[in-house]
Amino acid sequence: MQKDDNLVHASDDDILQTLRAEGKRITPQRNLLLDVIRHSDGHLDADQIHHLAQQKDPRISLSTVYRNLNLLKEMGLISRLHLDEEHHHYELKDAPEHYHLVCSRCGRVVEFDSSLVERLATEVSSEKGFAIERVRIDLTGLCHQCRPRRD
Amino acid sequence: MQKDDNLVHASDDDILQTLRAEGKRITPQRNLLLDVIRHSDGHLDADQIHHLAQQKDPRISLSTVYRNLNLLKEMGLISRLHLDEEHHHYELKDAPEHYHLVCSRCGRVVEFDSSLVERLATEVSSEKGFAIERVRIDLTGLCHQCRPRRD
DNA sequence: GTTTTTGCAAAATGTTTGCATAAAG
DNA sequence: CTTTATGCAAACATTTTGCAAAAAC
Repeated sequence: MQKDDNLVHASDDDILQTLRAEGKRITPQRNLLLDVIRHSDGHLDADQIHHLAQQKDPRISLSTVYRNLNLLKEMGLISRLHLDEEHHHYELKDAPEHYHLVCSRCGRVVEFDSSLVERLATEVSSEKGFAIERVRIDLTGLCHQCRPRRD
Repeated sequence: MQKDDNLVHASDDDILQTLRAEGKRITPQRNLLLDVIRHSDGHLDADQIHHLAQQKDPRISLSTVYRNLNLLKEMGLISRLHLDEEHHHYELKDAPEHYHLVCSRCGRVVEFDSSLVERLATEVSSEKGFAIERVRIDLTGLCHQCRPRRD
């Protein structure tokens, strides 16, 4: 029910605009990487992105992947996540506000949101005197299919 | 108002018990590391722990630090955190339920809790069919002192 | 043409491991 | 004595960087 097209991500065009505005160049590699990130289910790590990109351009290097992931992150267009593994995962930003629910058995990642989050941020903000900029919530548990069922 | 002694951490003795129970040995290095972790304000990374430990035992090695941090983590006595930096931070587990508020300017880490968290977990759990095991919440923002003040 | 970006190889981090020696039980 | 733990150095995994060549503008 929620297809890529419904998401409020910056469109590739928006992103290209932003790149241009900052004096950055539009290279085939950048286009390709944007394409890969956009058409993934999100939460890819650098190596996966590299592999997927290589299917279209076998010559693209891992450094180019990293450099561009960092660039996009600096520009605020993607975010870098730590989901309790050794490496990072990346996803397009400006997706609908959401947080992560990770299955500790199969690794499946589900996104969620709730109005309680905003209330929490407000509460903590006033209680601790912080001006909150970002909220990260990762819940870990067993998903429906991995839950032990008692027969 | 909240001193170390109030925290409901497993005591060092408890931990030593647990070690023994698993056939692990009580070495001076382990005692020292527990001491360092206990008397820190939490959230130390492996390198900081190593440095602090070296003040008492200059010969302790970084591998020993890592090996024991992993051991304590396996035994469920400490937890390993990613606070959006390249390395990990460690803290004693079974501390009062809490989450992290990190200042994006000075790096200060403040802990908080709120009843809203439990409500959130319950809500998401029933909505997505997950049996939630762990909740991680990291809020980032500007702390009181780093907030820009308009004069 | 000028400046940015790429690919490659090398370096830098953070963490883990093999092995001989030392220490715990 | 037997087994586990340590220190050291080497290996690993992930990410970053220097540099010359290639591509974007």
